[in-house]
Amino acid sequence: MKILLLEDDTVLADILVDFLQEQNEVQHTYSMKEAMSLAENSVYDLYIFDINVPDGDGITLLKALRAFNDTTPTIFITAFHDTKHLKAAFESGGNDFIRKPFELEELTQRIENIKRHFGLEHTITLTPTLTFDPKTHTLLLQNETHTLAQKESACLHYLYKNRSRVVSSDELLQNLWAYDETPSEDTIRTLIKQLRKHLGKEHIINIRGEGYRFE
Amino acid sequence: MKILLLEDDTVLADILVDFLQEQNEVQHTYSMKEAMSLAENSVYDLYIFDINVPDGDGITLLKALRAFNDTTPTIFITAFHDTKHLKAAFESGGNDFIRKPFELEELTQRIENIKRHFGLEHTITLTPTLTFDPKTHTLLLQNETHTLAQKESACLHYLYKNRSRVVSSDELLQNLWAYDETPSEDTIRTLIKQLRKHLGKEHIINIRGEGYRFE
DNA sequence: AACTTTTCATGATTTTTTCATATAAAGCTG
DNA sequence: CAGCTTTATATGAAAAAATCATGAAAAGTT
Repeated sequence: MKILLLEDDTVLADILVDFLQEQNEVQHTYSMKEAMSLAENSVYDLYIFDINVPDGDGITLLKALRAFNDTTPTIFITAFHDTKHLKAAFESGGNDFIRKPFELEELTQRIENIKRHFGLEHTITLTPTLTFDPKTHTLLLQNETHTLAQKESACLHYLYKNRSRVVSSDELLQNLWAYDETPSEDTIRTLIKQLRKHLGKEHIINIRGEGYRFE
Repeated sequence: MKILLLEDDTVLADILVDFLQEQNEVQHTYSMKEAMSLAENSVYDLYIFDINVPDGDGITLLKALRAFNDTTPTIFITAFHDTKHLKAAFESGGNDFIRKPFELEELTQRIENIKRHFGLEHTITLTPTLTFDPKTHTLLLQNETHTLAQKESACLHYLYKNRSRVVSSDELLQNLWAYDETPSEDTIRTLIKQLRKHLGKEHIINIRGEGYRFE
């Protein structure tokens, strides 16, 4: 995972970088402005923002990024113990909130939780008996293994990541294909059909006139 | 929102029930076994489980529920301050974790966060036993779910948003259809008929000569 | 050649609309 | 106020339209 860390406390920052680097690629900065330009010029899997930094605060930063449709999952860490900052942090688009001091294990668990939620794991547990590896396009169902085609895998992954809502055929076309390569809606139907053949019908439900939802 | 609360500390339980009841329908129990049967016999939007209760623990409970493909979002609250329980809670399928003592505002914010993540922010509580999700066209009535057609859903949503007044058939035609696509008033009558079939007759009342009102 | 992706034709299903008829409410009249 | 008329609403059935599922075949890739 590629992580952008904004933290001005040098002691904590060193600890966090060391710790996170074991499993991830970490980019660290002390300044909000630099964090902004880093986020604009590169894609990250996770942001970890301190709220209070010398040249601004993580909340303002995230608001700006979210305004540009950046949906990267974000964890705030802060020394503030009031609920005002908690509220502001969530309302700016934050996905979790940790107060200092915290144990590294707590950060680990909350990162894992975010990964599960945003479909960033190596092997995604779709149901207790069904796992999916988006890297290798592999579905593990009981003891049988299905290898999905590229589009099938991409579609399943997209539906899973957006499982909290209904995804329209148009949205799938826009996100799974390049600009001028988008095929007709018929393709989506066959894609869904193929996926259901692998997964079982019950997992991809259609909301007539709206689209599909993973469940 | 329909919430199932498992909490054996009577003082805290009373506070939580009072607080949550302002905005939600809350079912409260002291025992894991009862929570299990409640969860099996009814559909909830959110679980709030204490980890340590007399006849078991919330983590075991959630594991059991998740094994049955119950994906209801879950917040754990606990007096334990170690990370072992934190880890176990997330790994059992929990979605957030709050340590006691906590401010009610923190719970509120974390519930709101969960609602955003699970696409529950727009679910409407029509009556204590009736919730409606306009995004998925879903009606949750006790433990049965009805999926509404597009027009049915749009009509119910419009009537609900204007529940303080009477809405005429003309107004519905103007607002639920495009310019040149407006059908006859007969359509409104059948639409209302279908809706009442889902909701029960008592919720959409007719004021002769004026129109319809949701209540 | 094998597999994946896309299109197309067809059939099934659901939704939307119309229509005929039944029921109910309000007004009118003697 | 009983009986009649008028008008609005409710209901069931059926036609029309829209949407989706599916199998097969064509086109494209590796």
